[in-house]
Amino acid sequence: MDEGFSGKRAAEIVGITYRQLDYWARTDLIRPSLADARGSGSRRRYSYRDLLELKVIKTLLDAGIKLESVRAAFAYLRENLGEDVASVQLVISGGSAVLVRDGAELIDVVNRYRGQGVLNFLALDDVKDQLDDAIELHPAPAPRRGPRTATGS
Amino acid sequence: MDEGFSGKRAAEIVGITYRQLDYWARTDLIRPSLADARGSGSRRRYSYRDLLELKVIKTLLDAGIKLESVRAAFAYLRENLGEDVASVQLVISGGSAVLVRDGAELIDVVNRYRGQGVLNFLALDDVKDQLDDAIELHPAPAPRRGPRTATGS
DNA sequence: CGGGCGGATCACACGGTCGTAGTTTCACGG
DNA sequence: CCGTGAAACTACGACCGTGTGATCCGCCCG
Repeated sequence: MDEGFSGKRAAEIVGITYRQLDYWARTDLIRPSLADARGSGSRRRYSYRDLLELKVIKTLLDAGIKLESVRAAFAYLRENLGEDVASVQLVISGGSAVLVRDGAELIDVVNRYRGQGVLNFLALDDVKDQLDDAIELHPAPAPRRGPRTATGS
Repeated sequence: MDEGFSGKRAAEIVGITYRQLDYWARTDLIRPSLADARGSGSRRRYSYRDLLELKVIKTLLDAGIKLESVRAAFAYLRENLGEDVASVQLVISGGSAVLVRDGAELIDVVNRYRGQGVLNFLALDDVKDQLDDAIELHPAPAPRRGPRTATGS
């Protein structure tokens, strides 16, 4: 069953610590959608989509956004984000979020939000690209048997 | 000497707690430029410009940006920010920051930063306006004079 | 010169992160 | 079908940053 990604691998791919992944799962920020933990020894299974969200979260965190804020944005986002993700830009303002498609729309949003405080801007398709690269880079665990899985380097 | 603003008043005007202001001063995020504390009993004196920075910080905080990040951005900004402030947008990316003047420039920045992560936008002139309003709203302490403080109840 | 404003200090809370040791389960080989 | 070992989830404690409240203390101003 190598559907999806193990917790460990997920963490490696998106570049966070395992403890972080664990904490986020426990505190309900994001839990593995293929298989959640049900006690010690069980295995979490993250979907590709999960990884994408994880990577977005990590990116927001790296940008200095508080986890608390990320939670709020995602709560909102989960209801409004379709499958598109590509060529879309995420704009977060405080606890809410919007998706924007092109520059004109961006300017529009910026102007509409005048005086509302800070806008956070993130290009989701870039995140996707980076995630794909990272997946490539982190080999699936070799089946514990085969003499030479012959992945030819 | 009612040059500038006392710590208490500064806090009230920008809408933070006095303890926060104190904490920020002691941890070197921002200290009063007119008169710093030099031991118990002394008085801090904040300039208008200080208030502006305080307000920007508060706005960033409200937007869910980590104080740590704010520290980094300000360290950078202090060297690069002239007196302008009006009709300028502050753009923060991770630890560094840029100032942008119009929509076209904004789009430019957005494109240049593709793949660099998250951008945070803040319209500084709005902050200034809000600060000015707030100052208006918070009267200078009445010279403690007349027998009738008589502000009724 | 005396009272009060406000800075100093200390203890504590809370969220997020991390390390380590413990425990459970899964998958494989026999 | 069972034993076994590694994978990986869990528990627990520690630490750091960011405050907060209480209380002490000293300077300044009227």
